[in-house]
Amino acid sequence: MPLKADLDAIDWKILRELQGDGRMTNVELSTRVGISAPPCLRRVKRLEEAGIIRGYRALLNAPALGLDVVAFCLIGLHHQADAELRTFAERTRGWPIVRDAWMVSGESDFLLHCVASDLGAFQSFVIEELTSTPNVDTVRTALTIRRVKDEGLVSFAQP
Amino acid sequence: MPLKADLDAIDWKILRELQGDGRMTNVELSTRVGISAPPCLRRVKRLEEAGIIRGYRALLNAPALGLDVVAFCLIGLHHQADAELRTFAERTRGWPIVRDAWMVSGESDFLLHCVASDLGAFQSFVIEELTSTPNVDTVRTALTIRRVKDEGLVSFAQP
DNA sequence: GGCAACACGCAAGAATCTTGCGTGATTTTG
DNA sequence: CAAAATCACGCAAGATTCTTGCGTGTTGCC
Repeated sequence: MPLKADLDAIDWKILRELQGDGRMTNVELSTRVGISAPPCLRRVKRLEEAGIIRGYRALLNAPALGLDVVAFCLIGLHHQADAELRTFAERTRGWPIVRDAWMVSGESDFLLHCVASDLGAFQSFVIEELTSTPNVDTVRTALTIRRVKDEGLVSFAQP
Repeated sequence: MPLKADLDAIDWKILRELQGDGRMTNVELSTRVGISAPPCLRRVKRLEEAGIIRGYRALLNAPALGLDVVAFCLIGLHHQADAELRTFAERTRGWPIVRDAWMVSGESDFLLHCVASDLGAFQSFVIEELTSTPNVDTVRTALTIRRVKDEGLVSFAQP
């Protein structure tokens, strides 16, 4: 199971390319990184098995699917004991509107990335679900106007 | 160019499956959605050409790559005229630490999703880059403790 | 009732994936 | 220092998948 230290320049190129286009064929990938197809495929599989590549995902166009509202919610809880943090985290998994959620430190305890069909749906989620959840203290929302940058998760100033 | 209204149940299944595993072979996908491979591939291509599938991306394991800090920054500007918003948006694209950025409404003007190798790198980004950028008024940061939910962008209570 | 439009499934050729194997380079070991 | 071991590469071939063209059945609309 290779770690960061075991990755060479070709591995980094593979990661960069697959982050840019996760459905690229292996032959295309192999020519881009400068080796032949078989060792390239072996490297990709090793990266997958090591958990460095966590998976692949299609990126969907939310507005085209009738999902016009993307928003972030910052949640502060009254009590931050471990059990209560876990309880709230579990609850986020049951809300389909919440796509990603993070436990954070700072002024808030959780940050929720939400997608809804329209403003009404988002507002009723905030009022009927979020603020009425036990132990929820503060809810601050930030409606997104537009996405300004959209790279992958990981940057590559690395070797 | 099909819109939401033109999608049937099979299209929604395709989107769900590819959001779960963007590198699935077309024959696997076709059996999962219950049609044969050729029409399935035609549907996927139509979804891509319509812009409903925006692309595919490998998901990487940031900690395994030596990127231990994931954080969000909420930025408030002094002046929010269109030109100034564009200027700041452009600037986010030049910062490798910033992976996604959104223009938002609410208490802040921008929300930045950042990934850094360690706390020091993130702190010097905040101090030397962010707060010293002209027109930046407030910077609130939220360091992530752990990811609590990680679905794709789009939910599927849809048909 | 007939016609056009559409999507499906089959089939075949092209491309890709996948595995085994031999070679050469680097590292480890005696 | 030399021999052996390890490793990753590239080639080649069989299996799988992709991709296209075509015929058929269904649906909707004259």
